[in-house]
Amino acid sequence: MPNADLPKEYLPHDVEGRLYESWVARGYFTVSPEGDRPAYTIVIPPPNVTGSLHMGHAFQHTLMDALTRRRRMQGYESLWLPGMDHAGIATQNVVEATMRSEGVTRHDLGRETFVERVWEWKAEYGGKILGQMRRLGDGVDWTRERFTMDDGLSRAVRTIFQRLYDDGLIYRAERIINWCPRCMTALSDIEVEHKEVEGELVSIAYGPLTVATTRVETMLGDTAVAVHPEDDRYRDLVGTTITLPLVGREILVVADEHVDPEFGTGAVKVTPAHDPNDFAIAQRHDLPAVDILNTDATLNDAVPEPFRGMDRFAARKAVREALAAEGLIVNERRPYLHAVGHCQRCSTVVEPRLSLQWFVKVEPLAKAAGDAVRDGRTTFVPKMWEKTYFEWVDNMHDWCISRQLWWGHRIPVWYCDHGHQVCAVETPESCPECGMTDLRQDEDVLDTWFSSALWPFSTLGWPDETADLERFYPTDVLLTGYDIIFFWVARMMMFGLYAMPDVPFRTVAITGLVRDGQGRKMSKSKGNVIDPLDFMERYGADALRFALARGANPGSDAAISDEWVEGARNFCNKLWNATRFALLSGADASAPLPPASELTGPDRWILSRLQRVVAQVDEAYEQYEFGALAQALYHFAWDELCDWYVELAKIPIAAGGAEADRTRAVLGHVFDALLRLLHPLVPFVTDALWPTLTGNESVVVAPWPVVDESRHDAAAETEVERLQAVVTEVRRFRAEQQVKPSAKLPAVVRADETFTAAYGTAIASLARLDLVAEAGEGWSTVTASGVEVSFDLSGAVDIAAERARLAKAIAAHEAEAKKLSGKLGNDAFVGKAPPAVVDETRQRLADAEGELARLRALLDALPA
RNA sequence: GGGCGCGUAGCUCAGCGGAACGAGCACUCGGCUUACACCCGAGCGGUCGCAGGUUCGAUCCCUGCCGCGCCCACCA
Repeated sequence: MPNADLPKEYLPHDVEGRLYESWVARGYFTVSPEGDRPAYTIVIPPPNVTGSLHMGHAFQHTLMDALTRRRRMQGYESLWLPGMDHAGIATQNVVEATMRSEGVTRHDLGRETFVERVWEWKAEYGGKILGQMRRLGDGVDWTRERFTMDDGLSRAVRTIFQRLYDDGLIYRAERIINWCPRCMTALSDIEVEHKEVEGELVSIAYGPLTVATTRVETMLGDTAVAVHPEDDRYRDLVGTTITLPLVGREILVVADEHVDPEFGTGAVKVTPAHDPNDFAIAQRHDLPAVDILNTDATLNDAVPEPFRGMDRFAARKAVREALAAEGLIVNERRPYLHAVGHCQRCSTVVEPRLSLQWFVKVEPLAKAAGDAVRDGRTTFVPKMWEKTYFEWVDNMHDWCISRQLWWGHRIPVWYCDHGHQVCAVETPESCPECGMTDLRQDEDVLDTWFSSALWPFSTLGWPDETADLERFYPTDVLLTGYDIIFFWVARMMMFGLYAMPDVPFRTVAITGLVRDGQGRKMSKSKGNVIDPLDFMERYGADALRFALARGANPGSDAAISDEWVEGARNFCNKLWNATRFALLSGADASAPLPPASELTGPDRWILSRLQRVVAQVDEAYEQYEFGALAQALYHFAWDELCDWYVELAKIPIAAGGAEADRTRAVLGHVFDALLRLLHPLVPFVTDALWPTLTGNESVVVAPWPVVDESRHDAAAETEVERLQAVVTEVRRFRAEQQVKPSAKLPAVVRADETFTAAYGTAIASLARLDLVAEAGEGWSTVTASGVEVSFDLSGAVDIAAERARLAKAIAAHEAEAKKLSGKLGNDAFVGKAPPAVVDETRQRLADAEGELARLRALLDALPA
């Protein structure tokens, strides 16, 4: 017999840690490539080593955990693979910052020592989030934990690099790239955030021409002025030179299609080393490029005194003043709102800068990545996000992958003194071209996202042909935020399709952001960031998980607040106590479920409802409608099971006998199923209860409920709905008449005989009535769904209140009837609407009229 | 400059061509009913942003406004 000795309150802290460790110890989350169960795979979006659990993680982890737990229960070999990302710039910045407080820079240490320091740092502080994941209950396979800088994953990085290199899809070139003068590295386009900034558009006289710019200092690097070839105003000037102010350099006037003659003066200054368009113009016209910046964005020796060595912003001012002094500023101060690029990691204004970097030639890869979604090999949920994905994949520029950092995967290319370069997976002994042994490896490391792009297969052992890879690739779902579609999703698609025979994942489930209770984005500056650990501390992990799941609508943002988590906590407690009641009542989950013919209406009703919920939940899981499935379960558990069935079940159980046993079996069955259905969302409470209820080891490995069609019972559902309607009606009447809730009123229930026989007692019990043989003189009557209940208020009725109640009800029904008859009087409606809709409308009108007649009679019968 | 999304009860959000079934929270009233006061019962609360159009019928489709939010962007 189950042990029913449970505390009155669910105490999360007493069970969570213990349960989690037991799950891991029993190996529930550890998968095997052997066996013939179907595989289900999700790889975790690897959090940064520097990171700690925030609400977004808690949110996504809850959903991924629910998905994998459900599949596990369904009999899949369900793998949720955990791991972390080395997060190049982010981590290097963090470690450098800690060193700065000791007054040490990375250059003081040298490359090798610095990298060692980062590893040490990682060992000590990194991966805090992994411990927090245990707290949340994440059912990940810890035996398969990965890190992007692991030996295996690093080899995967070098391997794909080499393949791309050999295929001509990776190249090294001088291009305009985004340079962060603080991080002192190149950045890819998407690592640059554009922000609207108030600048000044300065117009400068260049001899006979006027040009404009917001970055005045760049004029020091100008090597031409461009005009449109068809522009008659300047036709004569093309091919001539003008003298660059302040610098004295003679610069050419060129004609180029890129120039819009309608815009501004129609003349553009050309700074090939600091503007991508200008660089393109320079290439077309074979113009020189003059780089005017040092790596820290001070001006270099290519510029004349006094600007040499100045910071770019100081120079901006100084150059403007110098030009003004020569009377070359054409316009008055003109404020100009424009988008300026900032470093995603440190918010420093980035500079476009000509630089020798490594690039991925993106076009063929992006094409394949787009096609895989276009032809449905991978689908997005919700579909809407595919547009965003296409927009990017179809308009992508080559990807700058080299970073002037020390923390990361070093570019697997070596150079010899003869100018040869060799790309290899393992460090080469000598130059294959000249045999020289003194090779130098490229100094740069790869963009962090380069290794992340391999994650779905590098974590499974690629480039080796491992059993895991065979079994678990392609992964089933990638669940991630929309903020990361470009950085990660698209690139995994590109590399996955390049390196593997199939897409990296079949479904991309896009989640929204987690916002605060007012729907505001959480941010440190607003001070509204809520720590998930704080919620877990106060309400338990399940409460947080359930609250998050309940707010999760595909692709849209979710709000979280104390109220939500508190509500979810209450739900967990409700579950606890309801199960406790079931146990106290002797619910028997192992007893065979009696055939429907032996069961009472309420028993058949709850079993029928259960089938519907199972179906609803399954459907919602397929659509990633977590909010809907959480809601369905909440409603079933609380509003149907607890508020009605449990109350109804008390009657036969109190009576005892064979019927009591049958009800106990139903009670056991329903709670067993409910706990299993809820387990993926709230793993702790359910596993704290389920073994006690069923005598089995753990709900983690319990089978997922399946719909039993034979338990659908429309008749029982209709009957119980009638019961609910009439009970509610009586309760409402009692409340309006201010009858004491504890008072048991003598009453008579009238309906068709089978219904009264089956439900009379139950109605009386739930509505607190005392059934008597016959109604007395002057008793009040309420009706709902064709069930009449008359009861004796012994003169306690407030006639005025009753009159008001009836008048109100009559008015409501009159309005309803009028509306419906108007609709039915409309030939167009009757003629064109589907017959079922018309019939339904007729029926509603008939009902309303019947009820109206009854109410009027009651009103007339009232004493004056 | 392009693209996307949102505006439904006091709040956060469901619903998206046939009665606004709306949900949670909040609020009001009444209750220690032997699982639970982290509870039970009853109730209040919405011209579904505005204006047109399509339709027998629109919160739901179309158009245009207004107000928010997000993403992308090499027009000086």
